[in-house]
Amino acid sequence: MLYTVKETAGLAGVTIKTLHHYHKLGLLVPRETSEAGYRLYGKEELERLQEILIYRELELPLGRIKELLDGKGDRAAILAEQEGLLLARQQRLEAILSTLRASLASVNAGISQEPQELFRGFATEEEWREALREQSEHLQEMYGFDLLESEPAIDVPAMNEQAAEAAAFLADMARSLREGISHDDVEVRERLRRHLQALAGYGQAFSPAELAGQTRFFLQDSFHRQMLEDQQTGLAYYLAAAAAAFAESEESSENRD
Amino acid sequence: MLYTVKETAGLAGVTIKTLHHYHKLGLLVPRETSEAGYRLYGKEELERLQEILIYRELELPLGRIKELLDGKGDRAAILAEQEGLLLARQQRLEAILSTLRASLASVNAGISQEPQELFRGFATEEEWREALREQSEHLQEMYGFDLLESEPAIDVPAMNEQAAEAAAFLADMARSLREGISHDDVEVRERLRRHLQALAGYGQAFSPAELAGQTRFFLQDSFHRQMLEDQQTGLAYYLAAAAAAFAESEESSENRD
DNA sequence: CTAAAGTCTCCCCTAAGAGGAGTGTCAAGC
DNA sequence: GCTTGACACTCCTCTTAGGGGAGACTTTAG
Repeated sequence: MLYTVKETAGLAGVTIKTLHHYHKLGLLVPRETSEAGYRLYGKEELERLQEILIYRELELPLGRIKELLDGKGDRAAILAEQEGLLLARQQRLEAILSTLRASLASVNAGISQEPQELFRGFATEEEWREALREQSEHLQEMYGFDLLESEPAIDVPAMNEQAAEAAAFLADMARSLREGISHDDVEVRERLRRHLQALAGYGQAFSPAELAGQTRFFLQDSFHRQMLEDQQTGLAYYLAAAAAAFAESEESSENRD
Repeated sequence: MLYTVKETAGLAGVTIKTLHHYHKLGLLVPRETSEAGYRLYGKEELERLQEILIYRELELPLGRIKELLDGKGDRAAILAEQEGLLLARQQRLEAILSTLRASLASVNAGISQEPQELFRGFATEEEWREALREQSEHLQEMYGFDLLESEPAIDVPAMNEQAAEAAAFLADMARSLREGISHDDVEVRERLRRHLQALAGYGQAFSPAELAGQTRFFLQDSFHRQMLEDQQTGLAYYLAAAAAAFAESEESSENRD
């Protein structure tokens, strides 16, 4: 029993183009060619195609798959190499996602990505909802926390106020830095405390340690570091140092309790 | 102060080809062109290039980056979309890595990937070491466990014996299945227990529950399922059911202690 | 016998550049 | 003024794994 390209493609769940391609590469050669030039595949070719698809799932290049199936090349070595490659990609992906999450979170917090126009806010609930929608989905997926559910009606003035608070906080910190106030000065600490209280007032309760973690991330992440540094040179580093000092002082005072 | 392509590329850490490419796309247009047709970039272009690179880090397509920088398109929406895309990729990657790891582990356990020639073993220590090297690195990275350190000299006959035991185990299970012996038959349980004891004898101590987890993975993973099914239709399912029953019986007997 | 469906080969297209050929330009040293 | 080496330009092809379509031919159903 021989199969035409359409039948073969249908059985394996690939397109006819794919069969043409594999033929050209020598990866899957038809058992027979009719006198009209039609490709005809047999049972062995179908099985080989299945094997090809398994390795393709592993994102192995077709050339490596050919090596494997033709017995040239050490299977374990090729698979291990592929694992290393994918692991590297995974780590890179994780880093990118961290950046994206923080980026979205800062959009949410109203920290403008455009230092020129610090923050304008949104005019309508729809604009806010759209800005929050995907982040909300992410939060739900990652932490089971539904942003939009807990906040069914978006209070546009309140959201704009929250964003304005974040902008004001950053402006204050930038001013402290310019004025030479030390990162562990009590004034700076009080400003951080007020920011946290403001966030808590908006329903976003963070611990000082969590704030420190966020600022540390900003430092290490070029995207956010540049955003902060665009607003005021050194702000990212100052912010991180200030938040770390604040967290440490809170921790030790907690221990004294 | 204007910069040539070489200077611009050097400052930004990209190639001249990239600058050509971005020019052609209209993503980064030189401030000026000399009468000889040389591209000359100014400070603003350098800054725009930095922004481009930041977004490129996020693996945003150049077209979307252009939209963003030209103010067409909602930044939050684009970033959120990108996050969803990358999240999906991450999940897919994780699944692929699971398959790869199990595949490497089964190579290590001597389960042949080629059902035709069940297992041949390796002739030299070098062959074994090469087969184990990358997996060892992976184990160390993931679990801090050094396979090669704990086994500094590879005992080739012993490794081949271990692999032969795995092959024999699978052959026995396939026979049980063909002979209609129930997956929770005491004979099957005893065979599983012997396999675990053999593994423990080779220094690979698994609990019945761990074995059940492995077989469950084989079931859900098309690569391994096919490998087992090639040896004997239904073997993957039988193995999973048998291991699950074994683990459950061991657990309940443990509770009776 | 005709029409529809199937198949063939050939060519161009994708994203983000890399590599190279052939040609032109710039600054320095003679 | 001339040469030389570094630098720049445009244009072409190549990479992955196929997708899309044109134009020609074959097979199948009615």
